[in-house]
Amino acid sequence: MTCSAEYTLQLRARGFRMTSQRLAILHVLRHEGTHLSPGEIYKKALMELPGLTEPTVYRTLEFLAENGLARSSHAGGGRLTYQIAAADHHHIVCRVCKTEIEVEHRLLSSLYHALETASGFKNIGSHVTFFGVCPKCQTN
Amino acid sequence: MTCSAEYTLQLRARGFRMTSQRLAILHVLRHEGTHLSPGEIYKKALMELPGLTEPTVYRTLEFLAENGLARSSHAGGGRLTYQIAAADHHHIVCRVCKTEIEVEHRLLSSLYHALETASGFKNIGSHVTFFGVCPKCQTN
DNA sequence: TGCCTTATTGTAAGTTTTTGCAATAACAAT
DNA sequence: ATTGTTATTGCAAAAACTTACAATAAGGCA
Ligand SMILES: [Mn+2]
Ligand SMILES: [Mn+2]
Ligand SMILES: [Zn+2]
Ligand SMILES: [Zn+2]
Repeated sequence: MTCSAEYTLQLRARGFRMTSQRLAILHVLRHEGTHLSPGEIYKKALMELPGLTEPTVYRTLEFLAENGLARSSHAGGGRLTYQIAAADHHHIVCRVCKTEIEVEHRLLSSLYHALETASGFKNIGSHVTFFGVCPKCQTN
Repeated sequence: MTCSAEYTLQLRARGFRMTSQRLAILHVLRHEGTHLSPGEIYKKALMELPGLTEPTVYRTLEFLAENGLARSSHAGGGRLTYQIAAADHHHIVCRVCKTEIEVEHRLLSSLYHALETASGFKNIGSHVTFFGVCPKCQTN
């Protein structure tokens, strides 16, 4: 089964519909892999699907994130970016030089458990961005 | 010494200037205590300082956050909110009902240590927003 | 006090993101 | 295949946020 058929079934199971707009955006996210801004996603998806509009891109990205097919992050500054949902991970961004690294969720999972125990919340999600000072900028 | 004089000295020490705009915004943040959007802050500060403009509010909030006098967060949805800098803390927001609780930084200090050891980054900052499902929504 | 440097602000315009609503199209049922 | 229901989209406008640059004013110094 193709991966787009997978996505379609996942949405149908929740009572949602697959559309050409959602497929085009998912295709862009899968193809790029990295975090992308809504504007970048719009430009790329527009080439696959002429007539696609910006409000649809914004709504679709939020929808995909809510339904676990995409992840959103505030990596850079205040602006949201999106990427396809894959292995659980987090980010650390250097406050000085803006370098960004990924951290596997596995490294923090026991501490997430502690957080869940202490707070009573369950199913606390990954893909958090932390800010710190990178090794290179510590020496300068 | 008044707290505004404290703020003034903190800025001067870094080569920055205290202005009526910064004082008005700091006063609003101190008075409210909670997270506020730039628009809310603008409306309140405008009453204290007629003539204040929105671009100044956005720039000032970013400036105050960079210099440790305010904290920014993405608590709600995609939008940034700000609050006065005080005790280190984090937030957990319920994905279902949007209820938000505060978590003392102390609870996460071992997570932060693990993160600093694993990544090599130092001085990783607090005030992170986690998303999960609150106790009440777990039962429903 | 009065001047000088330059950090900071206001203005005006641009860009990004959101919203309400009518038109469209997915897909379940016939 | 045709139809009906309604989730989803496009459109148009509004709201939120950013930018470039000239005007202003904070605060160091004579
Ligand atoms: Mn990521
Ligand atoms: Mn907070
Ligand atoms: Zn760095
Ligand atoms: Zn809840």
